[in-house]
Amino acid sequence: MGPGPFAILGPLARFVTLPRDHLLIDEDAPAAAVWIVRRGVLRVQRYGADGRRQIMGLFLPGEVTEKLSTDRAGSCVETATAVELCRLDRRAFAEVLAREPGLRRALTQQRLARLGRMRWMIWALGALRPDERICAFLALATRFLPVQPLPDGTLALSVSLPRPDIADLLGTSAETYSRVTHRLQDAEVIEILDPEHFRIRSLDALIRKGCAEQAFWTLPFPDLGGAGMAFDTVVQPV
Amino acid sequence: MGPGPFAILGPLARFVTLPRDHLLIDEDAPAAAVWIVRRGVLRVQRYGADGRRQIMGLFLPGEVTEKLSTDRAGSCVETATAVELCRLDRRAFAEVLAREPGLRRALTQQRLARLGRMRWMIWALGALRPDERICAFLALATRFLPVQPLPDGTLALSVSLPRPDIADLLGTSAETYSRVTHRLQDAEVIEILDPEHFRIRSLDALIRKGCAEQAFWTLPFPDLGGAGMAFDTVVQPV
DNA sequence: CGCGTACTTGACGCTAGTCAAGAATCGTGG
DNA sequence: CCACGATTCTTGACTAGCGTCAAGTACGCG
Repeated sequence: MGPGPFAILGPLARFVTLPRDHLLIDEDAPAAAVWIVRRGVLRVQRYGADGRRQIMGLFLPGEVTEKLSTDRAGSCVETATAVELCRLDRRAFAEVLAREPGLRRALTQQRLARLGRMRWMIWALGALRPDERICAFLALATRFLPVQPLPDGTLALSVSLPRPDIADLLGTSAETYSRVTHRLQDAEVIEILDPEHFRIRSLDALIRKGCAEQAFWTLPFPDLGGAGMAFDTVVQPV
Repeated sequence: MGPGPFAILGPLARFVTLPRDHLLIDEDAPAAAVWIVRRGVLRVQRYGADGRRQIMGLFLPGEVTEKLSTDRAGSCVETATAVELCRLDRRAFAEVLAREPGLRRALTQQRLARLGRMRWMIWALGALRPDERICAFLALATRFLPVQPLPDGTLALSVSLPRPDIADLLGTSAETYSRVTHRLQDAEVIEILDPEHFRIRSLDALIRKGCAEQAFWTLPFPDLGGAGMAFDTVVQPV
């Protein structure tokens, strides 16, 4: 994250690392703690009436977990990747919040950002087909997941979310995600370095296919303070 | 409509009857007139980027045409059935509106109702499959289209909208609508008296299949003041 | 009585989900 | 250091749903 508005929480914070698929905030518990994401991704999920899991949104690095009032009951927050978090007592957080107008402002900003993304998801779910949603997701991912410019000018994108999570986020299946990415590779739009890493050969094509012109430029995402950090071990040797 | 809040407009009103598929309010003209629906149905439509028509909502008997600010540009209002309307000069309407708080209240009520229905449509379009949407539509239609109780206790429903309009409203095709209604007849949920008239044998089954429990009871529709009037010529002889 | 319109029905193809069987990768223990 | 198992991703086969096209059928109107 670098020194952002949350740096002031330093003395109060307790740092934690957790593996993925770890339950953070339960369905209906009022959540005794507040978590700040430093690294990795959290997912907000619930199970639909048909037993199918829906991922309703993500918490990205720099963001603070919060139950929005728009989240219907029955949703919980889990880690979607290995994460590095910062735990704050709910009460302590509320106190700092009351003292620091800058923090309150930043938090409001975040809420707005999450609502914006949620609105886009709802639209995309209704208006786009699965393959288009996947294209849009990859395009937008360059704005909120770690990227690294490659020597040839193209972009390396690190999608560390597991397949089933991406599928449930986009309302499709892991198989379809796999098929579509490989089809995109055949069309020379992307290149699959390994299951989690793609070289984006034509961001434009992704944006076009995903009808994401608008969204790409206007959707609010947290700053990628430590952009590229996920590449330390993986893409460097390329 | 019977004597509702709009009766006071009597002296200003000019009554008109129009055939169906008649353009009432053009895409971007500021609309010099306001129309009150007395009988029949108007449709708000626009053409999507792919050339496919979408019907975004209906104006039902008792309602006043208005461009909601949420209607994106490019939408127009046409008659979906033969209609009986009441035309009012925009200016005259505005003046009466300013004088009559009751009218303003009624209008606000209507806007709320239309927004509610639109929200439901958006949800249904995203969450339900075509056949489920058709079931929900038939169930809800008993709340806003002419119905008549039959001697045996079941309900006769008059759906005077043409097939393509229903299809474009529900985001499906006329063929699918036809197939689904006939399938419902085989399942003894409804009985098709003629293409526009159905006997509802199990409203419950329709509501269940359309996941419309909630919507059926809470969605706001205008009062069916003249319920049954469309049956004068058709169902009476049964 | 014939024509036009609206609805129905059948045939066909595409999309995408599900199931199941491979392939690749990683971590663990011998 | 290698082998084994567990996990994750990929791939193929199959199927349901639904849209489209086209050919029928019914009905009303001149």
